Amino acid sequence: MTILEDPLHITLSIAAVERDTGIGKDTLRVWERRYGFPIPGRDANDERAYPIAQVEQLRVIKRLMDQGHRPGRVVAQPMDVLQQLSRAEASLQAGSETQAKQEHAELQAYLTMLRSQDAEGIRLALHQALSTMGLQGFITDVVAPLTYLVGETWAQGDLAVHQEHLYTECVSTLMRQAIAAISSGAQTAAPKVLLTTFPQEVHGLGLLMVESLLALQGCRCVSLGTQTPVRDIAQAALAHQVDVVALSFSASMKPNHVVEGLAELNALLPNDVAVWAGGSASALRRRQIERVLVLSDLASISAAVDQHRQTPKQDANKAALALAA
Amino acid sequence: MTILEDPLHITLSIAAVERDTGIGKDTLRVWERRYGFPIPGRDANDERAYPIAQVEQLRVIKRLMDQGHRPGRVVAQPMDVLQQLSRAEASLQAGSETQAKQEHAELQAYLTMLRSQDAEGIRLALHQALSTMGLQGFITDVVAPLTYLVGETWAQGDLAVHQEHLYTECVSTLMRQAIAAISSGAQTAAPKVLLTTFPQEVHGLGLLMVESLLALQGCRCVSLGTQTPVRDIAQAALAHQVDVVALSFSASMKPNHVVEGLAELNALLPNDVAVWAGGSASALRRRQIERVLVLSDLASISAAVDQHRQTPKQDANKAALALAA
DNA sequence: GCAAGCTATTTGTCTTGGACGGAACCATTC
DNA sequence: GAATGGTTCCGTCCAAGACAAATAGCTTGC
Repeated sequence: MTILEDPLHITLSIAAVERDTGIGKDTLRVWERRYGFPIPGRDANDERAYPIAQVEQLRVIKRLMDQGHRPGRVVAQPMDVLQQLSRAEASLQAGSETQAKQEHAELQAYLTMLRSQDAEGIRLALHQALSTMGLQGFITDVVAPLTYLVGETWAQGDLAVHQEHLYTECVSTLMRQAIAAISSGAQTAAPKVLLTTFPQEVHGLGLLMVESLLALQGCRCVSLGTQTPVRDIAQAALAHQVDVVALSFSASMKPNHVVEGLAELNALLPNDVAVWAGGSASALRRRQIERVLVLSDLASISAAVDQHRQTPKQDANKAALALAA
Repeated sequence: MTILEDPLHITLSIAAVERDTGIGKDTLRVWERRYGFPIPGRDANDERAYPIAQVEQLRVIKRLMDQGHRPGRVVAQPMDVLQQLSRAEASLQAGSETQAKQEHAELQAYLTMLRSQDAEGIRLALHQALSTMGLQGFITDVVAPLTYLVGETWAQGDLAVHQEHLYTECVSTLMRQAIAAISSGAQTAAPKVLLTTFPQEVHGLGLLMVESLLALQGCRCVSLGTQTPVRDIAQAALAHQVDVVALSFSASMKPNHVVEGLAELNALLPNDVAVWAGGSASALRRRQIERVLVLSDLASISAAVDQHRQTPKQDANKAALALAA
């Protein structure tokens, strides 16, 4: 419906597929060898030429893997099985939320506007929601679940990439304005926090949500935006003399990158700087990482701030362990 | 000075070097084979382990290549020669600007604040400049030259990555606020413009500058943020029924990607949608690309809008050719 | 002197096939 | 149910070669 009908003969090079799916060239070749999918055609130079359909399927596979499925179980599956799995995953998620029904209607209104490219309508509706609920409620009850829903809908092919980008842009703008409006209320007792993401992480909405909530708590926030090299995060933490480094990880982050990066950060930071990590990346929920305090949801941010307010300069690792319990 | 003293024994894997320098794994291996640099050590698994010093040197090399130097001439050069080339390039650029001296003092003040992590100072100074000069002058006389200067300074190692990120964040926030403040003054005669960048382009400041100036001209702007796949740019242009697609390209874009992407866009867009491309990417200055109007500087934006205002719906390619002359 | 065309070189990216470390899974035992 | 150990799985790295596209440099013609 919203997706343009591409001529079927259009194909993508292996580099283009890596760019569009996030699956590395090496991995694509080894999947072909091991699982028999994808099997691209060859162009005049005998180089792999992936049909659009296979790329779409790879997107679905990537999404399922981000949700925890293993390659051997999904890569070789035909499209209909994948869609079935995808739907099962979605309903599982929706069912676990108690007030799903009520949220559903409200959030679907935004989705409808997104589908009809009604940028002004979205901005207006979001602005009204922000004014009515206040920033805190707006973040936890609208932005967070809506962002999840948008991602889910996109993954099922019911939302185009450009519609998702439009959503991101609108919400970002709104949150930035809200943050700017409250930045003056910093309290000296609250920790000074450095916010950023790892280089592989492109999604910035999570970071803005965290920054909003921290600013509301009276924290002094310094945001470096997304994609800061780990060594520079450590450097910045020292230069700005922050108490906390807060990092955001989306589900698309490879567990490998998360763990390695946090370990490197741990080695570079002095002991009295805390590290807070949040987001839907699966790696965060595996096992405790040294010194890192995992914020499992947005609500736990205020708890972390309170804890830090009471015992400001204690050993970061002990604090993380204490709060994790 | 600002750069931490890393222990010399720390090394990076080939994947880490690709992430930090933007140079592909294949390219790194082939440079080693052809030019004898970099020559990493090997770890316990006989895999390449790059010392920090070589990675720094690769950063300098990358920057020189973005400025037009060829690999064969710079990759094998020792560090001092590279620095000499880098300085030559910088002075050449500064010398070509007539009012360099005067700007220099003003802009250096910002750099000084950046170097001392004075985020509040930067925000305040930028805000004052914006209030004093108005948005138009602020963009053309402060943001644009300062962004260039920051990039240049970073390339010479006199500014850390995190300081550059901080600059980007501050300026972005300010420009977004300014844009939000004027977004209501849209005129129906002015074109509706879709703004975004190609997937390989991560720098968003240029896009915000263009959006600011277009909004000032009364254009209705729809921004998708950075990194939109080409197919989705075309889809969005149709869905939003825009008159113009405006794209921003930084110097780090590979000419290859620019030309191929624009060609694909040309094939997907109907004839009455114009494409405007701006930024410091070298590919834009090579030769005329079909249908694409190259905006060589920020000043030419108003000319393009005026021209479009007068003859709204003519064939985009003819318009581009007419204005290029 | 300058433009245009041609050849030679340069350079990034793709190819194949193999190897291996570490993570995840599964079955067994306590 | 929790801890242990073995086995499978899977992403990434390696080597060396090939080639097309882009660029440089030379030659020719005006």
